[in-house]
Amino acid sequence: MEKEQLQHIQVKSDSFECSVTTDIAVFGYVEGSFKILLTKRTVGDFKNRWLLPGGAMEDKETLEDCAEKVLFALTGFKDIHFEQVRAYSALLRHPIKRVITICFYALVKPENHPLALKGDVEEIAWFDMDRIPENLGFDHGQLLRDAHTHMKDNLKDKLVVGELLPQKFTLAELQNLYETILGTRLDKRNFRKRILQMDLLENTNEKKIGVKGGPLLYRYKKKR
Amino acid sequence: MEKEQLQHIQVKSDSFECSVTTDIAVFGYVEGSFKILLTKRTVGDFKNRWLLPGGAMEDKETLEDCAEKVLFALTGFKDIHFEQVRAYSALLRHPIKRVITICFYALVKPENHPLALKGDVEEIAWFDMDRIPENLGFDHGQLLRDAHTHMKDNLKDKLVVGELLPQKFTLAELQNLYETILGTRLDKRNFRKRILQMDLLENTNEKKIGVKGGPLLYRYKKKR
DNA sequence: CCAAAAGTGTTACGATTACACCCATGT
DNA sequence: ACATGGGTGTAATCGTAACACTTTTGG
Repeated sequence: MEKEQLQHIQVKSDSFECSVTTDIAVFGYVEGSFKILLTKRTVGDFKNRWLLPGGAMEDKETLEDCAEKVLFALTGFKDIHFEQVRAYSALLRHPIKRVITICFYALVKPENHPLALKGDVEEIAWFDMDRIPENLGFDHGQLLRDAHTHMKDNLKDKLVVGELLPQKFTLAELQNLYETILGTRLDKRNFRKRILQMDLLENTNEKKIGVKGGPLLYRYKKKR
Repeated sequence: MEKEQLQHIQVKSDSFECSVTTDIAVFGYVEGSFKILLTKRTVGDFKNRWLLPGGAMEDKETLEDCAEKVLFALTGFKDIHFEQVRAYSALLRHPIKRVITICFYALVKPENHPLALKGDVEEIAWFDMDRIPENLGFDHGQLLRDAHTHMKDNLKDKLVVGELLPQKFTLAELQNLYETILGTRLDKRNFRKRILQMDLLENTNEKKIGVKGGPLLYRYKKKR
């Protein structure tokens, strides 16, 4: 008689409850090289493997809140822009218990965030994107690959650069960032045309001092 | 002293556990019109609102398993192709308890799947995509919009058409499907060029009978 | 005043769009 | 036989990519 539990079980209270975590691919952009933040921790099955930073979602927080919390704990930085990548739920992705994770990515400037060992973190370090350690713990190798392609796509057609640049920046700085992240060389004139056509930046009419040529500074337009 | 619970709480067992559901935007393609499957159920806060079909994830199943299970329960169809859209975790998205949901979409042919009322489903029906009821329950209006744009993107550059076509189909049938889903009219010659260039289809050298002109049948190439 | 970086326009190319007729088959 | 839908190529257009010199500023 109680065979009717197939739809809309959302409302039932006897349903299975599951640990939920977020894992974050924190990409770092350092003048010409592109990095990923990894940690090793002191406990658990993947003690000796590098991992994406991650943490459990708690009672009164959204996944985004959780990602923020984790990232703040590690880097001390707030108000970072996150993008959701996707959810992972393979049964054995965690060796001990059932855990699903939602992967996010963020873009930061490492120089702004001295790393500190906190909590059960034993080591934390930036790795060059083309020298990523093999065999990340859990399924984090997969998460990282997915986050990376997702991030590149977003960059190309949505100009999502997170907090990688100061509020006012030159087009050359922006182009540099693109080239580093995409790993390609771009034509200066075509790049400027393309970016300015998107109509997302505005000229501040200020010049950046201390650099030859006196480049103009741009900023993001206020959103309407 | 126990302040160090910020990272890698995945391994802790005292962490918060959360109800997890999947909701599925099941899009239906019926010769020239494009539909979405919605249900009303007999219980709960959103008794009188239309909802995407959804259900709770259980102990020994992945999110994908769960989506399959739910869809099977509703339509009796198996081996449908799913695509993940994203996760939703707003604190008050469910009025009674904390529930996060992962949204998927699927593409089916309604004609293959007579609808039946099962479980706590009171009504189930296909709605024309341009006559969607207002005020879906929970945040399902949002999920549906997101799933729809996601699905159109996938269609355009990945040729993801799920199980909407028979194994062997004519290019006209495929074009028809595109036009219905994207809501635009396409040029026959350009369409054929574009599709065949993708190099995902192969000619079976059979002709479809019963239709004038004797169109060739195509099928998906074996994946390499 | 010299070196370094900023800034700017035009042409060439490839990709996409528009467009019309003949052929095969079912009735 | 005729009506319906299948199948095919070319020219025009648009967006993207290639390319080099002058101007500004710091040292």
